[in-house]
Amino acid sequence: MGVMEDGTLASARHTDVADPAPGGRDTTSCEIRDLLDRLADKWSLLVIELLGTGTHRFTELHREIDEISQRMLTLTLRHLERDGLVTRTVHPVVPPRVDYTLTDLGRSLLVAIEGLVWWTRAHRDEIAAARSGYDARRESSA
Amino acid sequence: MGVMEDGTLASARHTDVADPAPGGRDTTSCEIRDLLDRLADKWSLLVIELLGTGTHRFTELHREIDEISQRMLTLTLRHLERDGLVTRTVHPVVPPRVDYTLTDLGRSLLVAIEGLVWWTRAHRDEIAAARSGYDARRESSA
DNA sequence: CGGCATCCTAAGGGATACTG
DNA sequence: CAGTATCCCTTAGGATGCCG
Repeated sequence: MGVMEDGTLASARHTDVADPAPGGRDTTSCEIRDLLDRLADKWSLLVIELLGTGTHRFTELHREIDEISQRMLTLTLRHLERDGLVTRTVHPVVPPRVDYTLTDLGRSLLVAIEGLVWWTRAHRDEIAAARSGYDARRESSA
Repeated sequence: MGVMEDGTLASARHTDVADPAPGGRDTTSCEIRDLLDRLADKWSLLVIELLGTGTHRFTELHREIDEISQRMLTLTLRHLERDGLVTRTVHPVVPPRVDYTLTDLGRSLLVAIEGLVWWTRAHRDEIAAARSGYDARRESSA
């Protein structure tokens, strides 16, 4: 979100001046919205996680994710670059070589993300169980 | 994303048996995908965060988010319920009263999420700066 | 190699109306 | 009150082709 199809970048489409009722809770909502708008797309976290390993060039990332389309990889990287999470370095050689690295900011985010990854890993089974339980209950009342 | 329009629930549409090259990294990718598929939609995190405060009934949640449509709130709650993150309690009274609460699993997730919220809060300014910097650079080369 | 630009579809999600 | 059902539009994002 933020990167437009035409290549321009939306600065602030959904009014940043929201929060008509300034209460602690509303502020948090706003922060979460920001967060989601930044990372809740299909690929950002994946790319960040990969770059956590170190510098990668475009094609490497593309190979390592490979379900991603070239277009979306580009878009995602631009997005992350804009937010100051990754650095894009173009080497003036032929054939061109472009490296992507996490910035300090990006690395700090990675730490927070790892928490969630850890959680997922730890509770994967519980979730699977909850799901099949739910589905079973639904099916029986069909 | 899991919840279909017709009310049924997709059990496993994007093949869960992926990971053709079993390496530590691919597994992580898979976990992140799971994670994203679960809460990277527009509202889940927001609802979880709200329920972190305690039990809420449907209308309360609707009022507190209020940009959300009734439809999406329902869908989101069903989704979270299915994953075992929230409990839905129907009180047999008229007018009906339905309470939503975080399960233990949900609360444990909340902790992980808070880490991200904290990160967002802490780095909000840096991101804003990075953005305007990026946009400015773009504009100057127009 | 590392991209844009274009086209096009499928999914997400809002608005509205109806119901127990 | 707490939903469901329907309609419809907007967006994400895949496929493909061209370019420095």
